[in-house]
Amino acid sequence: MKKESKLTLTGLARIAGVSASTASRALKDSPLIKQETRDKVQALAREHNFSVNAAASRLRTQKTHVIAVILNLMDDTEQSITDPFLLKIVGELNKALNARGYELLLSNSFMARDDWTNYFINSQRADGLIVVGQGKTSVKIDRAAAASVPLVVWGDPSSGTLYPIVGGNNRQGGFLATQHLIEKGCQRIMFLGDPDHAEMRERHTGYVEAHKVADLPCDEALTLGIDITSTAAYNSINTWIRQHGLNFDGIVCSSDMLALGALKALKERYINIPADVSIVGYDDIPLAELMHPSITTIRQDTAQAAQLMVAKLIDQLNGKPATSDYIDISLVIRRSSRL
Amino acid sequence: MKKESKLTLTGLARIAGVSASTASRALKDSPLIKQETRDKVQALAREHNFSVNAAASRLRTQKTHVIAVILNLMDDTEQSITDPFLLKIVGELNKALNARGYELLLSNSFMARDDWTNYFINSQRADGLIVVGQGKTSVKIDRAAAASVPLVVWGDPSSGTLYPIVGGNNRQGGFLATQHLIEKGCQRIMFLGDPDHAEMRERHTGYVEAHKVADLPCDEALTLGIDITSTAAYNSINTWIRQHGLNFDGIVCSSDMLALGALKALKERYINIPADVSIVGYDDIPLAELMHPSITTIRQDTAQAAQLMVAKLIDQLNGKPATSDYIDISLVIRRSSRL
DNA sequence: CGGATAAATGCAATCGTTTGCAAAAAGAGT
DNA sequence: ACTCTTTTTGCAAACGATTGCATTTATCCG
Repeated sequence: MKKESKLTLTGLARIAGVSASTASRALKDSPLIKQETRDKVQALAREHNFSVNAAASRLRTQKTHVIAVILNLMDDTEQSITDPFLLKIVGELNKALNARGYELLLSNSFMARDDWTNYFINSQRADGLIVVGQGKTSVKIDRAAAASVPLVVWGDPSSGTLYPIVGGNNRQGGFLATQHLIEKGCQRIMFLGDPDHAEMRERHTGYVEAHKVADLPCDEALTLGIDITSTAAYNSINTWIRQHGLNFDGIVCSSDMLALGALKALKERYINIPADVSIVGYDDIPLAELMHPSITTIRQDTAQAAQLMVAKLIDQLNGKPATSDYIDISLVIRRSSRL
Repeated sequence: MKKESKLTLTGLARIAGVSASTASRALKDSPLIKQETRDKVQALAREHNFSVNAAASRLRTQKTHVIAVILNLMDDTEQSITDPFLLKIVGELNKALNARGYELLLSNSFMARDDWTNYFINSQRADGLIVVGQGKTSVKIDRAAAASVPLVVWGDPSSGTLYPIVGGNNRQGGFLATQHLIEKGCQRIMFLGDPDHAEMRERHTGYVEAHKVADLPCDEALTLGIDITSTAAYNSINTWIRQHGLNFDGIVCSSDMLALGALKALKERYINIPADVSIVGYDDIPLAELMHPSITTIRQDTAQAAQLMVAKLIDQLNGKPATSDYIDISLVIRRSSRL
């Protein structure tokens, strides 16, 4: 049994007794080829473990069937790689892409420093981009969009942009979360989040609106602009209480990770949740349910999100335009806001 | 400003006034080319946003500079995609790969159903594989290794295999965790984990050994073979207590996720941790510290792991053999085991 | 200054598939 | 049997970068 150098399409064609072109067409079930021939070639391909050379195919067809997924985080910190929610989205994207015959090239925007168009598209590394997170600045995304790169972003769909954004209705989410706390009787509700992020900003707007609707004064000071990490939340709650005492009775967190940090800070001080302070998170990561108490949160349907993003991207690859869209969100009430 | 179809190497060469071959060499700083020419070509490349066509380059060089990372989970459930630890590893792998000029193709073993060699290597989609998780059966890995595919696995290095495995010393980890609890005075220590997984099995062996060393009887019944999900842990603790009452005073969990589930079950029953029951987890995911009480755990250095795996893989790509290796682990003592 | 060596560049083949178009084979109709 | 279609197949030219080898240009030295 000698080492067969590597089976190429031409080789397969030879052992099938047909030409390379016929073999190529047979493999993709082209109606140009007689059924019998197709079967024969495909059988031989399976038998000899043949599979098309992707590099050659891509070169010839000018399509890669690869989508680059970019985790668009703070450029410096790698905060988000620890956020289960974003990772969940990546996982779902992988599934959704594979289901449609695409592969996922994972990128953390280190290789492709700033010129995504160049690095991914011009170089024919990928056919399109999915950017997870709008980031604080959208300049990179804008540049890519300006170069008319097929592109979809996870973020806040209400931002008016050149490119389609998929995300929950963050304003509504913030509203629901806050309204829920108000209905539970909270009077002074804190907001934790980073106003530099479009999504968080919208959630905050919803938070303010809920106060307005309920005719409840909304103390500006209770809005804490912090990084979206659990440690930031933990620290800022601690600092706040040290400085002002416990002068709030509810917290709207713009992510579950923040809720976890806040929860820890409160529990360490033996503040009862939800009796003294009620908490609402955002995202519904698996941990939310596992905490003690379990955390009330705004669920975002990540599977739906991924499918939608992929669909919109493929539309663009086919020349159809795509628009921003909302995915479903819902309030999941758990122990952290219910006695 | 007319739409320039797409800048190719030949095009760049033309505007630089050199031949394609010279341009090619100039771009990769070949000493064959005069410094002056190199500079000129590189400058023009930057200026015109040129980047080499990866498909063509791969076809010609027979190298992709892509590594496929396969999350090797239970084929049916998608349990692991929710495990922060594995995702952390993927994130670190991405960094480590990029740092060495490789890209990461993420795969959940849906596309490449069973024939990895074929799908990734023969098709020239990737140069090598990194498999995260040994899974319950190693048949797929074995097959790939048998086909001498460059390959590294995250798992238990003590398994004698054809391919290099990187991982912590799980037996030692299990030992340390158990020893710690014994030193704290625990008498009846439960073990939570899935014996079908090589890693977990080793941890369990360490757990047994620690008992032996301390001359403490080790009740077989206290070993609960369960799926490594937090819900499984939660449920099995609940069931156990319902059936046997609280007849244990410590738990060694073979992952932090299990610890979270166990913790929740215990707290719901107002069992004091660590006074009544001490808990040790495994992995040191970020949440471990955030819990209340924070969770004592065995830390595995994921960054080191990723670098090691990548290094071993690249060695193989260069024809050098690579062997299994341990990464550092350490016991991180937190509240869940300390009064 | 001429010939020899060294440095710099260019030629042309190659990687493996795909696809428009031409050619061959098979069927149809008279 | 002999055109005329229709099916099937094969030819050959791309796709764009890389690289061994040949060729040109510059440098050196007696």
